[in-house]
Order: sequence, then structure tokens, then C-alpha cells
Amino acid sequence: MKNKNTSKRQQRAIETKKKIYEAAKQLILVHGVENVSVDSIVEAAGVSKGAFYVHFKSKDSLFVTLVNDYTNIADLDYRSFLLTISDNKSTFDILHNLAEEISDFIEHSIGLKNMGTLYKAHLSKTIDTTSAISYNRELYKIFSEVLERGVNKGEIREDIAVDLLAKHLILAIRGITFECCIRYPDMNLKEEVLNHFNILLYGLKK
Amino acid sequence: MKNKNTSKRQQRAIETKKKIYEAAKQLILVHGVENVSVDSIVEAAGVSKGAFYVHFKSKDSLFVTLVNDYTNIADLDYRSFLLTISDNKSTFDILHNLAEEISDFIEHSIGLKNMGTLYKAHLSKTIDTTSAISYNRELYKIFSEVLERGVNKGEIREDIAVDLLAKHLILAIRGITFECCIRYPDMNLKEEVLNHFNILLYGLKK
DNA sequence: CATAGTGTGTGACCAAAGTCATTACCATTG
DNA sequence: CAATGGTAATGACTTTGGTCACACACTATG
Repeated sequence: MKNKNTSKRQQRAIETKKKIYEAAKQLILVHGVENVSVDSIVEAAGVSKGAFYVHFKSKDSLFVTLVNDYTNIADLDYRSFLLTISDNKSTFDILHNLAEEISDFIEHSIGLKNMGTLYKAHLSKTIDTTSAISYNRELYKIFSEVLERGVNKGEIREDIAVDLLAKHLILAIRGITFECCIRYPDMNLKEEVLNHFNILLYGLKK
Repeated sequence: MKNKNTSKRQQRAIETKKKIYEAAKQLILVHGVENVSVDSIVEAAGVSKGAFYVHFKSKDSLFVTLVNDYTNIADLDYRSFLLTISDNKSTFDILHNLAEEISDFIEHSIGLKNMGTLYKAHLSKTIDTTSAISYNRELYKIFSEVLERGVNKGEIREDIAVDLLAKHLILAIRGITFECCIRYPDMNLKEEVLNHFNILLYGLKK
């Protein structure tokens, strides 16, 4: 009978996975996901194609892993951005600033093209892309906190739970980002988000 | 030298295209896009694979053509639905009803799975999917008209053009539909749309 | 130490989208 | 009626994501 993660074996497996991951990261960064084949990744990593599919469910899945890692970086960015905003500001201003920061990050750090690829991956039901859209994601907590403070300050309506409101706001941002992806380059993300929030935030008022 | 659309030739070309279109329509209706290969389509249509790519840029492109035709049907549905709504209702109620009807149509007539495929096609920049998202689409006119009437009744804010408001509302519906696609089956489209509109419509008030 | 059992790795293979050199066909021109 | 030229159609071929039966290496057990 077997058992336990016997280190030598496990170690090699981890190394293989890392080799694939790093090779893919480099290639995708330079050429874009669409222009990088699995064959080229495994060749660069020096492993067989089968090994790739031992460690990753699919090419998209690998890409999502990459994006998820970036998602965490994004959330850290949003969190630290929030700390720079004065508490004296109204909740609506804070939400506006936050939305602005997120738009910037998406547009300039991630890129709309990569967002599009991510969304395509979301739509392909073969992959588990939960971490980017999970309600446990830090982003949801950030919004919930801001809204909660808004409730305490008496600025935000109380008949809908802050968690739900946060979901609506993030859903809206995602929707606009999606729209920007499909209308690229005819739409400006930041502008649209701010305009939309101008309307949407009214509905949060007490 | 050649010239003119010489009828016999043109006729045959049109017939070929139609054969492909109809065969695909049938197959996709029964089995779903994902489960229908180009090979099976051309076999059913009794033409070669090359002919397929003479008439359609890609498999997705053919699918989009199909959906676009359905888009028109959808818009006719929405238009006639609007006629059944009493003018006495408030603009907000009308918008709610409309959103409800659209949700129903998407969920039951088109299906979320097909919407997902459509969205993937939107994101693949290789295809022209303009007709479904074009601002000339009847759907945008319908919303604009309702909002315009709302303005005249003094219910809707005037500082933002009704065309822009219509864009925001439709963008929101599309965003929620997208979210439903990626979270399927954990979300109910109609419910979410109505909840979201509950918040969003506040921002339209005068 | 032998043996069995399991996670890791291999590469030939498959399915399906899309390409392209070539052919078939037909209308126009001389 | 050739000859010409251009569009429609062909199908073998390429590419690429993904599979699978098998081999290998390593660990735990008797």
C-alpha cells in the first residue's frame, strides 16, 4: 500500500510543474496566449506533452493559473490603494476612486486583451476558474467593508445586505469590462465605469 | 474580362451557402454548437470542406450568423411585448417588465449555453459580430423610446441623453447575462436582472 | 530483498479547425 | 468557337489541443 507525499518523487513533480509554468509564463508574456502552442511550451520546458496534461488540465487552465496569480497581486494593489484614501471622504467618493483604480489596473497592468482571454476561459466550462470570480476573493471583501462603513455613516441603504451590494457593484465592473473587450477599441474603460457608477451609486443611497 | 453577377453562377453559390446554412442550423439545433463539427456540417450539406470556408470565415462565424438572425426575432418579440404593456404604468415598471421579458427570452428561447458561445465569439476578434451589439439594433431603440416617454412624463432625469441611458441599461443586462453564463448554474438570470435593476433604476430618477 | 502499487512521464495517436494548390465551371472577349 | 480570366469548389494537408496505453521510478509492505 502507498501513502504520504514521499519527498523525492513529489519534489521532482513540483519541479516539472514549475518548469512548465515558467516556460509558459515567458512565452505567453512575449507572444500572447493565442500564439503559444502547448507543443512549444513543453519543448521550451524540456518535458513531454503528456507531462503537461498531468499538471494542467488544459492550456486555458494553465493560463487561468497565471491570471489567478495576477489576481492576487491586483487585490493587494486595491487593498493598499484603499489605505491611501482618506476616511473623511463620502462612501460614494471612495467607491468612485476604487472603481477608477480598478479600471486603471485592468487597462494598464493586465490589458484588455488578456482580460478577453480570461473571459473566454471563464466561458469554457472545462476549466475551474473559480478563484477569480469566487465571492471569497479579497475584492469582494474590500467592497463589502467600504459599504459597511457607509452603512454605519448612514450613507448607504440598509435594506440590502452589503455583501449583496458588493456583488452588484463588482458584477457591474465586470460587465463593463466585458463590453469594453468586445467593443475594443471603441470604448474607454475608465470613462464608462465612472459614468455607469454615476447612475448605479444613486441606487445605493439611503 | 469579367464583370457583373452572372446569375447562373451566383445562383449556385447562393444555393451552396444556403445548403451549408440549413444543414448547420438543423445540426446545431439538435446537438448544440460544440457537438457539431465542420466536417459533419459539410457532409450533411453534401459539399466539400473548402466550400464551407468560401462562404463562412469560420465555424464561429457561421454560428454568429445564425444568432444574428435570431437576434432579429428576439427584437421583434421585445417590440411586440412592449405593445402589450399599458401606457399607464410608470416608466420604471415598464423597464422592469421589459427586463423580465428579455431575461425570459434569453433563458428559455436562446439558452444560456448558446449565449456563452455567442459571447466567446464576440471575444474572438476574428469575427464580425457587430449586428448583435450594434447600437443600431432595435433593442437600443426600444429602450430609448421608453426612456424618452419617461422623460416626457417627468419621471426620468434629463441631464443624461436617453440614448446613453439605454446603453447603460443594456450593458447591465449583458453584464448580468455574462455573469450568469460563467457562474452557471449557480445564478438565476431573471432574478439577478430584476434585483440589479432595483438598484440601477434609482439612478435614473429625476 | 523482492514485490506490488501508485504517482509521474512518454510519445504516438486522434479529432477537428482551418489552409491552399489545384481543378471545374462558366461568362465574357476577340 | 476558342481563348481568357475569374469565381466556386475540392480534398489532401497542416496545426494544434487533447488522450491514452504504456513505461518508469520510487515507496511502502511482507
